[in-house]
Amino acid sequence: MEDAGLERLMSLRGLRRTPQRVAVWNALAESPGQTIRELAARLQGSGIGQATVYRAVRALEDAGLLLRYAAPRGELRYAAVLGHAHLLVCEECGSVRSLEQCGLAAYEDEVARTTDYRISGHTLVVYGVCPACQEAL
Amino acid sequence: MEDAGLERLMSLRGLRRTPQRVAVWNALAESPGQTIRELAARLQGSGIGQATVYRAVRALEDAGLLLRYAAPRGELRYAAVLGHAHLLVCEECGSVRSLEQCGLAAYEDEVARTTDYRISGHTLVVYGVCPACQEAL
DNA sequence: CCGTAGATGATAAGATTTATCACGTATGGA
DNA sequence: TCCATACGTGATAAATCTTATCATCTACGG
Repeated sequence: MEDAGLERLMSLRGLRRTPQRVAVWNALAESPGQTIRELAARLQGSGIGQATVYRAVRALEDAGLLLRYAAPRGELRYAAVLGHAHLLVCEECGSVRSLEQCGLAAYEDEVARTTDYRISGHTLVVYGVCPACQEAL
Repeated sequence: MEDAGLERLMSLRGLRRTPQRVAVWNALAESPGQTIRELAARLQGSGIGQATVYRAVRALEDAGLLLRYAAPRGELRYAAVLGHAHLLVCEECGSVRSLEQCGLAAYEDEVARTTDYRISGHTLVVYGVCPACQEAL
């Protein structure tokens, strides 16, 4: 697993590498696109308290190790990432995968030029229908 | 105001143009980047019930007339839009403006080609520091 | 191997969101 | 224009979700 990268990034950001935080990240790496309460329910079986899940998600997200996005039905969902990434969400089955490629540097430059903002980053979520769901339709 | 466009789009999507929904949209057009409870508090003075605010936001968003995005601190915030737009959020003062230009068609094509997803849309939020806050720093 | 700052678990407290239901009204057709 | 009705609203209760508290535990640097 890429735990090596995770561990390095956690210490880089000053986060203690606790079993609970690793479990939260792993759960979101295996099943991206969960809500916090789904995560909490799933991890309670491992003896992890729900308050800890909330805190771990907050900490990991602040460290840039989780991506949060606004899903349909007004939900906040999360996915594990190791660096900058975009999300590709299937509107039919709800599955999520991350896109490593990021072609937005030029766009950011253009925005910076036209708005005089100092750009620090962005979040992109692309919606569509995955191949499997296209077949099923 | 662009209520003409709003009214047209509401009927196009099968939404009744009630004063409450118009008030919600107008409040988010005047002050983009509010949470639902901020909206509800603000509109309660106009005699609009909080349940109605929740319902109106949901309806307007489903109709594509509001943009929802995941703000720092785990909050869901909203901004009024009339068509497709991106958001530019200032991380210092929290102000939000919309970007009309969208240079992501080529990127969507590339994602569609490499993933075999049928792409239907995207949400982009750009973070940075606005000119006023840059001065203040 | 120790000391300590920081993390966890359990539960209580607080806040947010939804459900319910009687009443009101926007909208299409006569 | 006026009516009928399907849809929306307001008030409040109920359900959910999130955070705070505090005693205990532990990851990590020395």
